[in-house]
Amino acid sequence: MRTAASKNANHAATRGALLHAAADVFAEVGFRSATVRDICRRAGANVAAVSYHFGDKAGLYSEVLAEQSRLAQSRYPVPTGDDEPAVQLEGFIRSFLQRVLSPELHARHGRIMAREMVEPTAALDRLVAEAIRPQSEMLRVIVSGLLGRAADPATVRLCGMSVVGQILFYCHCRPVIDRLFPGAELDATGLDRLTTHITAFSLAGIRGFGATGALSRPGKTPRPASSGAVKKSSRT
Amino acid sequence: MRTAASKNANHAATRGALLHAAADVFAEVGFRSATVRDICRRAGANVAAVSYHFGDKAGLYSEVLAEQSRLAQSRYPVPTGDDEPAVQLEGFIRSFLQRVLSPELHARHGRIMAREMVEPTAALDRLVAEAIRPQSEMLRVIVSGLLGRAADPATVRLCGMSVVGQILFYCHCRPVIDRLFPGAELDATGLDRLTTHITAFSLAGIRGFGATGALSRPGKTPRPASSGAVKKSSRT
DNA sequence: TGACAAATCAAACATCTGTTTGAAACTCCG
DNA sequence: CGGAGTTTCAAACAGATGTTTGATTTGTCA
Repeated sequence: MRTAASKNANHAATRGALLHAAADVFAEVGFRSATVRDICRRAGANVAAVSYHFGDKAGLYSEVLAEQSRLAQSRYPVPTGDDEPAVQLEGFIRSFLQRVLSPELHARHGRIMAREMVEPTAALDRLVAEAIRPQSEMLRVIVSGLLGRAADPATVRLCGMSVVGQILFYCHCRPVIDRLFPGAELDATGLDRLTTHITAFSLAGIRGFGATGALSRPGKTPRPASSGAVKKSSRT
Repeated sequence: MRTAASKNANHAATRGALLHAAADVFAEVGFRSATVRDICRRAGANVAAVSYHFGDKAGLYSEVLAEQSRLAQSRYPVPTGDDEPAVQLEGFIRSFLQRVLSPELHARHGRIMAREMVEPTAALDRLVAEAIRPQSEMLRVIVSGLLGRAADPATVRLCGMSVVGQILFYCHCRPVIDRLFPGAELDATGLDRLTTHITAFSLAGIRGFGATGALSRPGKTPRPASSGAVKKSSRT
């Protein structure tokens, strides 16, 4: 058991190669259609390597999911700060878009997440607990700041979903979008344009809910000053 | 070929049973994971029935996709009329939500479509041409009416995607939503609440773009305030 | 070096999959 | 009735897939 020092070099090497290859394959064809033979061939490893290192195919997938989530989170973290809610919202939207659509990550992280949401595996619970719920809470705080402290929690939740829905649409429906509007690439400037649009659309949409009683001009300061702006909205 | 009268009775019976069972199975586990044995067992047919009636598994899937699309379209058609754009938008959103989320259709139509978008098969091209593109065009006209004739086509497209993204989010990310906010059912009243929210959010979002440069003053666009679709005081 | 455990490997295993086949069953009409 | 055409069926086929196995290699340390 003295392997911690040097033996692990080889161990970690093929283990890493498997994780790397598996991320590609899972992203390309999904968990069910992916074959351990394909993964091992790409990793330059033997077919039995998956069983040896991860127990079984599901164990490998679970590790890939967790690693991709951490990787995306560290690559494009949500900026934190004391900015006004509108700026925070733009930061949230930008980092989210980059995580699921930036060319370097969309091939893996974005696709894998989209598949996992549509066709959940046993690994989804862990993903929600470790990655998705914290994000959801961040967004809740931001939207809450935009709507005012007294905002109805149900309205806050609905507005948050409206924001996330706009973002994920470009990730989940990419094949359809490409067919409907061919030629609309999503490179860096495309992502920037998307960020600008979704932010503006969402700010106007959210402020529309706060503007019932007291009106709020789509100007600069989204201060929750008129906190009494929310009233008889829907109860959940 | 005298079979048109009576022989087709049996023919159509098992063919229909296969389509019915296949829709369930494809919706539950997806095209790849679905097995013709499972489908045939549920349909009370022999394993060879799929090959005989549809050529192969892919042919059956293609038929299911087309039939579900027609069925959903006829069950919840987009209301047409000369209403003002805001009312048209609400009608579009309501029928769309019902098509993909209403309990009777979500188990089949909604799930199947979500899978097809994330993991396209050869049948997607036909689906886009026959069902999705017409919808996209309808939405384009509506959004165009809200933004004004002189609106930038790119802006119209982005706003349309923002609307559709909000809708499809509840269909594509259902497993995640159920885990994040358990207990939020999507029955008839839930769908109504969703329609109200997404309509209000989108109207505010779209109109925010009209106010950016020159005021949006299209000749035919009625006054926003008079739109009955915008009331957020609607009963929940 | 030489034993010892970790890691890799080729081969096999057991199961499941879509599809085919050739015969049997059924329906109809002359 | 009887035969022709259609539909169903049990069985088999061919290939792929996840996993296991038992031997073999590799790297380390006493």
